[in-house]
Amino acid sequence: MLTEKHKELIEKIGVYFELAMPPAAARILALLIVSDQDSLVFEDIRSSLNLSKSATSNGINALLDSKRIEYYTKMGDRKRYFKWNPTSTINHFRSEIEKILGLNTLFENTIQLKRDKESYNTKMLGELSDLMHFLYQETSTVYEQWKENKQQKVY
Amino acid sequence: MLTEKHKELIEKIGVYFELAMPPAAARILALLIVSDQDSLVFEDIRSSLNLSKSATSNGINALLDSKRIEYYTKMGDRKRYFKWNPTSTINHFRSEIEKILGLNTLFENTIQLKRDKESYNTKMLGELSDLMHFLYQETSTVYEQWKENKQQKVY
DNA sequence: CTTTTGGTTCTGCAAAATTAGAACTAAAAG
DNA sequence: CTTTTAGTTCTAATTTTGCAGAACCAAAAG
Repeated sequence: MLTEKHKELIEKIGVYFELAMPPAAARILALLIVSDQDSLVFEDIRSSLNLSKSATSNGINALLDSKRIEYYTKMGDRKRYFKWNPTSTINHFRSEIEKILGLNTLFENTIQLKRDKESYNTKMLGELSDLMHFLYQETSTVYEQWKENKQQKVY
Repeated sequence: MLTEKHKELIEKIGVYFELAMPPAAARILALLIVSDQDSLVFEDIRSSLNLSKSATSNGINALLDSKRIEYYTKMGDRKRYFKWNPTSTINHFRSEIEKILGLNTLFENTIQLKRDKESYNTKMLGELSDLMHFLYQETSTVYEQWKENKQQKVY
């Protein structure tokens, strides 16, 4: 059962996730993060969020595909127990940054195509591309740095 | 006039921008980035992209509002000369990272609400929140670091 | 072999987003 | 003062999304 506070948080977190996925999937993910139970089955999710079976099924499968949730099973029980995959959220940040590199390639192609290599726009494209590479370098090691940092604090 | 290569790049870059804005606006921004002319007027944009006047007007104004493009004028000429604002793209990255902080606040609220503070999910939420703060710290200075780095290279 | 459980898949609909087209407007030109 | 230019705004059509409901299916239970 969800308290009002839980529901409120699910909606607010859901709104964030809606930037990258449909509303129903966003709510499902938020529910699995906020819930006090460590895992929920199909029907728990459906009834908690008042969704149809199809919306629940499609939402769950999209989240499974993108690895943002996972499930385990119990012997002699056909149900799947869904849970949030916190590691995927970390990886998600990384893949967001990888997207930047894709755009960067297109920017570099654009520079190639520019007639006037000395124009303000062309130069700025070059600088941006440079900055984006720098950002990528810096952030690609953030996770490792953070893990080290943490170890130092603990021990 | 746009060559086939230009058109291809506009479409590809447009697809990236479509993640965050409507198709017409995305194409307009891509056009202003790719174009060999340093600025374009309303009618240039409209005809290059085969857009209606309303789509052109709405797209341009949305981009102006979000500061992703700007315009200048010429004396005795009522037309506006639109150009890409490269700095806004840099700021855009920064505001993306700021969004993370908003989500983080909600994650911290979630931890408060958790019945079992020692559960895997609760602990992972704490770690994620910690990591996101760390990421924010690191990236908030990336631009300054990069500028310094660049200066060292040049002089 | 019939029923129940735990889903998936297939329409179809409703809402939201996006665009085109036409009417409109304000400033400048003729 | 009529026309042209450089757009804006309104309305309506079109497309895209997302969801519900119902039909469907396979495995297990009765």
